[in-house]
Amino acid sequence: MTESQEIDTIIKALAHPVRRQILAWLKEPERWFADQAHPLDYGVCAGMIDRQTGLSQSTTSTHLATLQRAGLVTTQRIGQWIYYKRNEDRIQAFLQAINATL
Amino acid sequence: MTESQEIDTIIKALAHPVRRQILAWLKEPERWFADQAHPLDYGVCAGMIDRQTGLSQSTTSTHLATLQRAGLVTTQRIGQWIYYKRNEDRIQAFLQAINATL
DNA sequence: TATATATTTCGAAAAAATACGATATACAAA
DNA sequence: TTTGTATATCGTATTTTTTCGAAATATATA
Repeated sequence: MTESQEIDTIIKALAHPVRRQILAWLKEPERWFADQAHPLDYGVCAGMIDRQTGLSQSTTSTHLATLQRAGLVTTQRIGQWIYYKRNEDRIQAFLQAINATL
Repeated sequence: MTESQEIDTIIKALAHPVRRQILAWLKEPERWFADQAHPLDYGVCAGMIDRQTGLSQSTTSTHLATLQRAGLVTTQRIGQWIYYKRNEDRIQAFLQAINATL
């Protein structure tokens, strides 16, 4: 994927309020997901995010997949759970790119 | 419109390659629209942009309207022409906002 | 092994965005 | 006033995105 295609994928991923909201929540997991039964160091598990969005489980999963395809989040499976984290490096790289090109 | 709605409108406007391309062209009007019959200080007139995109006149006009609604470009009518310019202040403000929130 | 939980993937419906040609509007010039 | 040029808007078809419930997959536990 060329850089301009990557930017396209990222901007499209950001072009939905729910996905931006998820990224914002993941900036402060302890604030938004304090009741998670597992350590927040792992990330936030998909089910917690479902409940926060209020959308159906499958819809939220689709949004998470979009964020992941764009590289904006990383995942880690532990047992039956899949933990999501922001990919700060990638987010910073995107911000640099858009600052430079826009 | 709240700030977060404005960001939403702007990101959606940026979420199409043709619209980002138009903004890029407008950064260097003398390079991309050197053959415009009118002074480039006015901006670039819609017809020149049509020709550059290769899309139909009406489709390009719709893209320009989207950019304008987002505040990313300003327009100025002179006679029968409508000239488009980047709105640098607004673009910078958006970059600041997204750097701070993303 | 059977059952339960967490998550993704599938199939389909609904909503939003894109694109086009045709028409309308605005202005200029004959 | 008529004609021509530039641009926006309308009506509509197509494509893409969003959303959901149901089914599939993966793991854990009884």
